[in-house]
Amino acid sequence: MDKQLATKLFESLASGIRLDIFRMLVKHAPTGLVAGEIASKLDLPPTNLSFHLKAMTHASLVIVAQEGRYQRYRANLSVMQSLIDYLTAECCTGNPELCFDADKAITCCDTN
Amino acid sequence: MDKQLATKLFESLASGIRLDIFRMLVKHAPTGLVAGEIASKLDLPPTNLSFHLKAMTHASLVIVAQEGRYQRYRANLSVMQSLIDYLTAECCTGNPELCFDADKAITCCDTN
DNA sequence: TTGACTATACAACAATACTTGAAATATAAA
DNA sequence: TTTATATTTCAAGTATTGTTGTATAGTCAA
Repeated sequence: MDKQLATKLFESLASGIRLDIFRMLVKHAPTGLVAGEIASKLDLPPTNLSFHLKAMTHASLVIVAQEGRYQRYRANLSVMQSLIDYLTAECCTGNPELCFDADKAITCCDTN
Repeated sequence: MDKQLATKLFESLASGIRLDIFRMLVKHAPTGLVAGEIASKLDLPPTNLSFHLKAMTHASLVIVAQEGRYQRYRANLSVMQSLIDYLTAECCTGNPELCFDADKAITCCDTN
């Protein structure tokens, strides 16, 4: 997880709509949902949904697969896990006692 | 941690500059840094830094305290911990097997 | 092949965020 | 009290992001 990817992921999560989309996809993991299902559940115009899904896909926050004429979207849980790890590492730098388990090995880099 | 706060925090982290500021403050926890130190370390015009610090403060990502004519900024590690918990809970919904292993080693960041 | 359906691409516009210099505020030092 | 320092506020402009309707490209079903 480098800074550039982290920034892109935070951008992806920094919108109420996109956060709703992601949470809905997590809730429906590992099946995912097709675009139309998301649009109707969130009551969004399809072009607007498509705009947000494109951004999320480009950030690798979600994964898309074609199914006939449908596009099925799934939450990318592993990249989310990496983001949590990144955030934990950042949060813990120099302050391990404030973070998760004290016995967890944390060896962080210098952040420049 | 409600959705609104989470969104605000993600917004705060969704900029290279603000992420740099936050990581620098984490690195200097619990002492923190005064605004001028941050500005010179990141080579930012003071007005621009002030803009970002204000946003981060408003999102409760950082905490500010006056010290004479200086403003000392500190990372709000507890809200960051709450955000990590929120993200973990969201990520894990229905998929606990994909999330934290108790004995997982944390692999740390690349610079940038 | 035709017609219906799903979703995206494009274009125009609206809204929001970012950057900067000048001015203001507040504290400290001389 | 006067001057210097630290930081923020304000105003203006630039840049980016978000929203919407229309048009387009695929896919399916008859």
